[in-house]
Amino acid sequence: MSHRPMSAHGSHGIPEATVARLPVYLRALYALAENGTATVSSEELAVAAGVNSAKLRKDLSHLGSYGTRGVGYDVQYLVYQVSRELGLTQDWPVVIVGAGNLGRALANYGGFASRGFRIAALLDADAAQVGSPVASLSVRHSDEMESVIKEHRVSIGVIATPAGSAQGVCDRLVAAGVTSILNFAPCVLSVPEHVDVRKVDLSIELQILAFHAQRKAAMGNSVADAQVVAT
Amino acid sequence: MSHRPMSAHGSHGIPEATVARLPVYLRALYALAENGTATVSSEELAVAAGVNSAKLRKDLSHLGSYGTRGVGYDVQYLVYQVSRELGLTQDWPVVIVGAGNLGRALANYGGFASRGFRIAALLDADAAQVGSPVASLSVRHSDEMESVIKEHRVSIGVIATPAGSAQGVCDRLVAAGVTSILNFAPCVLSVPEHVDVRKVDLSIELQILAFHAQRKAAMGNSVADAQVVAT
DNA sequence: TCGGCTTTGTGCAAACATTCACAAGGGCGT
DNA sequence: ACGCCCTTGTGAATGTTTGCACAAAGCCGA
Repeated sequence: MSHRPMSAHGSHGIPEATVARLPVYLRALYALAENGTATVSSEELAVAAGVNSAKLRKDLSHLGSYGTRGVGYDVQYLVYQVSRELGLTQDWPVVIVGAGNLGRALANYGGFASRGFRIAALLDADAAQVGSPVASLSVRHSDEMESVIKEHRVSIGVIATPAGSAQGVCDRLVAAGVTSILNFAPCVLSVPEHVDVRKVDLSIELQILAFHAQRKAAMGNSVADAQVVAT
Repeated sequence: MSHRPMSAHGSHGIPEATVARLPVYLRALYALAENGTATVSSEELAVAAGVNSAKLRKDLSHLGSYGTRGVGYDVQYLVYQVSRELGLTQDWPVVIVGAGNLGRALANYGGFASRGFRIAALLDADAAQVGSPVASLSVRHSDEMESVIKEHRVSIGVIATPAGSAQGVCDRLVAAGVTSILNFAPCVLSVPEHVDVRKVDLSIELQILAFHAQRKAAMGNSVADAQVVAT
């Protein structure tokens, strides 16, 4: 979301669009691996990941030449290569700020801890929430943010607070050393140059769907004029 | 996510990238309106929305010429125009399937109902969940999916189930007439041509952040070798 | 009424992304 | 050892998105 200059200079420099798809491939690969599949072609993997096979091959080619012509890709090996590229071979401690419905849902989300991410703490500013158990941890007070971040060397923060508190929380996270932020609060965060922010916004997704739904409805009406408007 | 041919054919056909930003502009506009601001320049609005001002102007120009040169945009008027374009002047009933942590968090999310979206029902396959109160409604059994969708003319469905059940739920939603789906389950859904799917995936977002975090860490080490590693 | 100030709307070029189509290359059966 | 078949990796063509830079246009004060 916040862009470093990037450019495709020789060795490194994987396109952003590719990076965004690697986790999808990784998930499909895990499913294949559990399935016992040893080898997969770009076509099969592409179908599993819901993309075009040429795109998949080009994406993977950015990581190196890990396929075998006439055969396909070794599932295990590719899992390792993609994981490594994404930085998932190391452990990433994460703090979640905000223990409301969303924060709790996130803490309980299994796929979270499963691959490289570990919740260092679930924080909330509300003293009434502090101590209440969520998943295998208990909510701690926001005052401990700085010490938790320092102690666990946390570099990723998740903001699940109301929009009003988000910028304040963000500033404290950044000041304490966090350089990557996942923001669930419905607002724009302003951060220094070196900090990455990604935003997840339910309401925006719904509005995009509404746009397309409206267009579909409009087409239906002008062509057939029925159903949607009818009583 | 699932693409209709699109293309920029004359009259209609707003670029997908633009559609994805309109909700962001809309939010910024609401904030300005509550603030009492009557008029806003592209530069100010761009800052509030976190984008480049030329991009914002081009985006808005797709809706029509609603600005006044030398002055800017009338906030109220622009709110209306953007809302209309997004289809938010009408009411969109939504069903949420899955009353786990995430489904409940979604049902409780205020910004949900606030702008045009209304939760027609919160469904769960687990009989033990049925009847438990969430927000201002109570959980109903998945068996009622078809009847709820028909009765309320629901065209948008939200899937907040485990990955294993998602495709099945999706198929039932589509069969019952839903044509837009927001999928929180970590899996790829396959749907007929005419159905739109958008995916929100926490784990993928974290993995993308990890990729950038790793790159930053690698650069820091090779250039200055300090701080991040230091005690 | 006129000229200057400000801000929109947009032509254009560069950057980025997707897709096609095929040559290069590896395995396998004979 | 050879040749066939299959699939990768990638050049080139196409489509989309971004951002600059500026002409067109409305407002205001003199």
